[in-house]
Amino acid sequence: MARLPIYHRVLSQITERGIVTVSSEELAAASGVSSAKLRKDLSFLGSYGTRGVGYDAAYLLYQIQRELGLTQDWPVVIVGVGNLGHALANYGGFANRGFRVVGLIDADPELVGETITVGRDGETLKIQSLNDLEKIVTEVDALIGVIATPAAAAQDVCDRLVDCGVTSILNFAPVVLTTTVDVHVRKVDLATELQILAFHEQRRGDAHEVIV
Amino acid sequence: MARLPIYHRVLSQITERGIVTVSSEELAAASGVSSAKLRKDLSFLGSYGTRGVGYDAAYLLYQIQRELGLTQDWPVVIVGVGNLGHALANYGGFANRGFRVVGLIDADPELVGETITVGRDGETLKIQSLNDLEKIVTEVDALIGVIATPAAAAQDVCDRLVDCGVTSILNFAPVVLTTTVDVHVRKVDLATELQILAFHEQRRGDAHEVIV
DNA sequence: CTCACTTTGTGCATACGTTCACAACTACCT
DNA sequence: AGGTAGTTGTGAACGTATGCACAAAGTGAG
Repeated sequence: MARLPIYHRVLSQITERGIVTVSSEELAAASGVSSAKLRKDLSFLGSYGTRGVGYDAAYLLYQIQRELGLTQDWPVVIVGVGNLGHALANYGGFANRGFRVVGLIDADPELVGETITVGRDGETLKIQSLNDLEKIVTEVDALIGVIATPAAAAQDVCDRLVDCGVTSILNFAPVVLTTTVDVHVRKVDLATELQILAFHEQRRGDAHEVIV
Repeated sequence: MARLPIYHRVLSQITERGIVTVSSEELAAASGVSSAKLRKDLSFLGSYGTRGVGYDAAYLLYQIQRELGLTQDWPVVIVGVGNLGHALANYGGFANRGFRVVGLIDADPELVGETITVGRDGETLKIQSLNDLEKIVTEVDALIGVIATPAAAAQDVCDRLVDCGVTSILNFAPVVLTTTVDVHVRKVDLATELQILAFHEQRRGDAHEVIV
């Protein structure tokens, strides 16, 4: 389920606050879902709650971590270190969730060689050339690739990543990538998200006009 | 429907290439959906196709634009001009889809006053202080707000935006925002997206182990 | 005009996700 | 022990989205 990561984050915050037991009602409220939905989601993992009491927060958190594969480390390669790639590399939320940025790749010779601090604890990484993509990916044995390039370059980068054994791709470029079915592609399009908001905003406006 | 923006982008590219008629099969392939799904989606807007021929690309594009509210200009305010906010402000995909970034707000006094180029055609905008949020938002009459602040500040910013009349919010901070029901909140969590990929990646690994 | 071919629009069946409601179980008080 | 309050896990009902298959409608050739 796509909601597990949300529960995971909420549970992390809860356990940090020292809370040991949590009910489905509380967890659901903090996650922005209904309690029935949450219970059904969790029952999918197994019966980790106690009736009449609730869930042991720490135990549940561990189970979700295990299910999400957060108990292991996922090396991630980011291709395209423009504004967005920069933001991703610098994003602190990755490290404590099992992701490690191990490669920054860009086509611009001006950028190659530049040192970027990745994560929050001052680790650094040098931007490497697009020409060496194959060498880098196979070397660090990355299975997950992030594409933050311009639209025109995305498909080519995708193909090359897949050739090197990458099986999961997070795509920020505004194109539909085509790959073999066994590669998992997830797309995040910032303009699309805004358009969906504008869509609802407009319908809201229409409704008002009808009333007036 | 949440797929309309995808069709919109694909159609834009198609019309730019000078193609005048397009079949549901072709459009569906380029959008990454099945043709039946696409036809059902489009029939929701009305009957804009011709049987035996296909769809008039330009006309269909216009209809989708109208439905999405892209025929008008949406002023957008971005709060939090860190790495991500920077990337968003600089993102070229907004302007030609009806969005105009009209306000950049940050709490850091070091950043306030800095000039940022927003969009691709060299337009610039000065970062303004978080203290003036209310003044800025009401002045530009923004209905859409983007939150790219640290998690701790997000809820406060959200409340203040809503107080100023913002009714749609795109949230990049890793928190579940609580607002009144009439405010439309959309969340994009970069780490969540990666976790979903890792989840599938892990299940893939499990399956292999079972086979082996 | 007729026939063969193409492509949309849609009724129907199916699958999926969500919500409801309640039995099963625990804890605690008397 | 017995009763009451609280909470999970889940079967059943519901609504929505998806996929299938075909009638309806257009095109063009002979």
